[in-house]
Amino acid sequence: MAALYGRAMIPKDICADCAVRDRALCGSLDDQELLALNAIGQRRQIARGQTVAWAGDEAVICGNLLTGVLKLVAATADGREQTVGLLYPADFFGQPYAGDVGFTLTALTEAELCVFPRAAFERVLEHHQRMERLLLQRIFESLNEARGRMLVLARKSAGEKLAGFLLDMAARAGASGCRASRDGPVTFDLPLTRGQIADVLGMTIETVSRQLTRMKQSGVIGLPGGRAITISDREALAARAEAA
Amino acid sequence: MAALYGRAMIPKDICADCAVRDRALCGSLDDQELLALNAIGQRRQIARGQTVAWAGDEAVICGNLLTGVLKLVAATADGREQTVGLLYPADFFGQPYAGDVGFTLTALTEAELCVFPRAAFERVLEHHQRMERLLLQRIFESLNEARGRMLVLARKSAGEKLAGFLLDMAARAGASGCRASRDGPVTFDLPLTRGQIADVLGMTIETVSRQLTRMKQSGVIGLPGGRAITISDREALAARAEAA
DNA sequence: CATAGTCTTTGACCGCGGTCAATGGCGGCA
DNA sequence: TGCCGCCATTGACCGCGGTCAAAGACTATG
Repeated sequence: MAALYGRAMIPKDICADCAVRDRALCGSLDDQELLALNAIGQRRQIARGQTVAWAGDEAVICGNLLTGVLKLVAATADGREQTVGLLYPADFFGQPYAGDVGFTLTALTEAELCVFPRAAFERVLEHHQRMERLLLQRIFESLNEARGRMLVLARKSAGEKLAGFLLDMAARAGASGCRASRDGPVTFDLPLTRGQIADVLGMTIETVSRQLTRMKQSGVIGLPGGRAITISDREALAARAEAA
Repeated sequence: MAALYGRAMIPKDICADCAVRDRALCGSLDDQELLALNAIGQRRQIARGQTVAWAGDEAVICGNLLTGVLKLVAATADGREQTVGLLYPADFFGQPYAGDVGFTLTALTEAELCVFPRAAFERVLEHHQRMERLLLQRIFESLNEARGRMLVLARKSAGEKLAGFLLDMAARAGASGCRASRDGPVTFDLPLTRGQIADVLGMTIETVSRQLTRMKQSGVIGLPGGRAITISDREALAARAEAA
């Protein structure tokens, strides 16, 4: 296990002040059941760019993402990379009942995790069928999302991919901090660099940049600077996400 | 629900002569537990090209594939299609706890299904945690496979895609009917047309055909005619699956 | 404030693979 | 047996997006 962890903090009741208490898997547990999780869980602080688990290593942990954004990366033998998943707060990571880590898990931003030893977490699952069912539903959702993105990666043009991506990011940014989103211009910061966006969409950094410039010139979006994005014309952006 | 079904056959104990008895999810049940499934299961014969469930429809069934090959298809609003999964005998299909069908499920060959009403199957899952856990593990595997194919679709060249695909198909054909596979030439029939292969790999029918011709001219494979494929040089094929 | 490193933008070029089109092969069916 | 329809192959063309290269913007650091 080549992963590096930050220092662990184990307060008496780590769930009490959990940022995702009601949205994460654990939300299915009552206060008493949470104690069992408390006993095996640890919080970990992860720096931007740091890798939590490497593909191929033994799968020793799983857990919930509390804050920040993580990416799951697949790579070819000769180094080509594809981001196959993005994780946001309250998302579960890791694979119970698995031998090896399937995909490298890396922090795109500074992040905070709630980590469980995999074996211990499996034992908890066995005694909390409700949580296991919730996990099953989540994995089904992840599977549907992955399959949907197969369509995007294989069949959509660069412009369509990027338009769809920006709408996704806007929706996610809007979910927390909804600023009068009724069709007025919306501005938010992307948590990804151009290169990271390219990795997600199966493109190159140059194509991402060129497509953004084109959208800006069309007045569909604005680029105030830094990682900021302004969606000026949501309708037009949605049209571009579906246009042939 | 626009799906069409063949006539149902309900013998006294449909599991007794099940072709995938020990490999399917049900393999986790003992004989007594199987009776519960027997009560709600039906066999259905599906013709080549027939669709079992349409994306967007209410998810009313799930089950196991007994014989044949099915495909899961995602499509854009303007008709572009991508096959996001192939199902083989003993594979589970459908999504317990889901409202709608996520992806259109269609038969590539004549096929035989073991079908359960979704609601009834959920009730069985609730009383057989072992089976639910087995399902969880399968869905995790499907998720890993889907993510692996995201890498292929987004980052691999046409030649790499096709070489990898042929190796997959050879392994699957070899699994049942292993004909002295120790590096000698292997011949088998693809269950897919060129167009269907193109749908799976995110290419066009013409590119599939051209790449196959090129491999044939290089002596890596042979094309005896029809859907038959001969793998003459497995080493070379594996190299092409990874070459930049 | 100076500097170094990373991220971004933009241009020039080109090759892979998609599109359009025509021909060839094979099987099903009357 | 001959016809018809589907599938596969091959060629000509070209455009999207990748590659290579250089310059500009932003951020962190001493």
